[in-house]
Parts: sequence; structure tokens; C-alpha cells
Amino acid sequence: MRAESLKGHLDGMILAVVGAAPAHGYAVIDELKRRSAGAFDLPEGTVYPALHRLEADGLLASSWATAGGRKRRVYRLTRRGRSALTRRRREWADFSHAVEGVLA
Amino acid sequence: MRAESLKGHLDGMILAVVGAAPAHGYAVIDELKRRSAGAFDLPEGTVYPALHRLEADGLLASSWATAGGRKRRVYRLTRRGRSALTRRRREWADFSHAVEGVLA
DNA sequence: CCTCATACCTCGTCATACTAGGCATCGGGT
DNA sequence: ACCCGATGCCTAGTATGACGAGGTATGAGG
Repeated sequence: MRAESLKGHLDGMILAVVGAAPAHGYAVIDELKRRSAGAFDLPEGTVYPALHRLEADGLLASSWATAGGRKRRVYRLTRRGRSALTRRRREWADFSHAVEGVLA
Repeated sequence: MRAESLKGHLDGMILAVVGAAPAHGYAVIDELKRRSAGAFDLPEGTVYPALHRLEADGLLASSWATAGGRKRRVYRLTRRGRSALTRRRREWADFSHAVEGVLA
């Protein structure tokens, strides 16, 4: 998978994953990989900064939890994140439709 | 249209446009706009560097032509460009399928 | 003439994915 | 007892690519 292809689309996908169920960073990475059938096997250096960015933008909120002696930062969607997700899905639909119109 | 969304996808679209018929820069911009129903109305500062990049990579070749007293650089696909286009279309199909799997 | 559309170009900026490192805990294998 | 892999978090720096802003030149129309 070309690295640049992802640009601008990762945030929406993270919102979709966290929107389905609150999750911590590692779980987000796993879920992105699972939902994409292995296509998106992203390094932590990609996902963690994106999570921080989304939280800074007020689209995600986080809290610490402990599971099996390990600390996890669990993210959930904020109300603004929910509407951002809706907008992102629509933008993806428009974008992919436009690309297909050109590539066809 | 979010600027970053385009990243990594523009090259394939330019190859598709030029692959349909040789074209000069302005015509590529017009055709991208037309095929995308106005979604991709790209500035010259985006398209010209992309054309140069593709030519430097050997995927496009150019020659000067004159039409109505104006000089145009007309691009055509090279053989390598043709196979790159095929590859890019497949990559787009894989990518969009993966994104839809995540967003759904 | 003067402006607009056509037609080309380049330089600097910005956003963002990734590389490469760092830290800590836990379980399993030797 | 010890090491290592997986889990789990983090950050600083790099590379890439789309874009904004600026430049040049020609031809047509008012």
C-alpha cells in the first residue's frame, strides 16, 4: 500500500473504528487491520499521532484504564467527533465517486 | 475537497486522462474537472509539477506543439506509463475496497 | 490599449504518514 | 533466573506531495 494514498483518509477511518466501540491505540491498529483484511497494517508512529491530533481537535476524548496490569488510553467519540464521522463518510463517498469518474 | 485526500491518487488520474488521449497541461486540468463533475478543479501549481514528476519517472513523454500561435507541451503515455496506469487502477480498487471495509 | 483566457513555469509552505528510536509490563520458553 | 516477544504507550525528525503565490508570454475582444 502506497504511503501517500492514505493521506487525508486515516482520520475518518479512526473515527469509524472508535465510533463503533471505544478503543485504545493498539486495538485501533488491530481493528484497522482486521476491517481492511490486512491492507492497513499501520505502524504506531502513524496511528498515535493521529489519535492525539483528533483529541486535540475535540473529535475524540480519552481516559486511562488498566487491563492486566497494563495502562491503556481508551478513546471514545465526542459529539463533535460523531458529526465529523458522518461528514467524513460523505466526503469519502464523493471523493471515491469522483476518482472513479476519472479513472474509468 | 480536502487537499490531503488527493495525495497519492493524482498521478493515476493523470495517467488515465493522458492515456485516453494525449493532452497538454491545461487540457489535463479541464479533463480532470469534467470527468469528476467539477470535484477536481485543480490549480496549475498542483498539476504541472505532477506532469513533470511523471515524465521524470518515464511514465509520460512530452513534445512541443503550436496551436493558435500558443506553444503547448503535449504529453502522451509511454509503454511504462501504460502498465503503471493498469497497476494504479488495481491499487485504487484495492485501496477503496479497504477504506470501505473500515468506514462501513 | 487593456483585460481576459490560454498556456507555461517555479519556489516556498503546510499537513501528514512513516522511520527510528525510547520506555514499561507481562507471560512463556530455555 | 533470564531473555524475548507481544502488548502498550510515546516523540523527534524526515520525506512527500498538494497548494498558494508569484512570474512570463500570446491572442482575441472590447
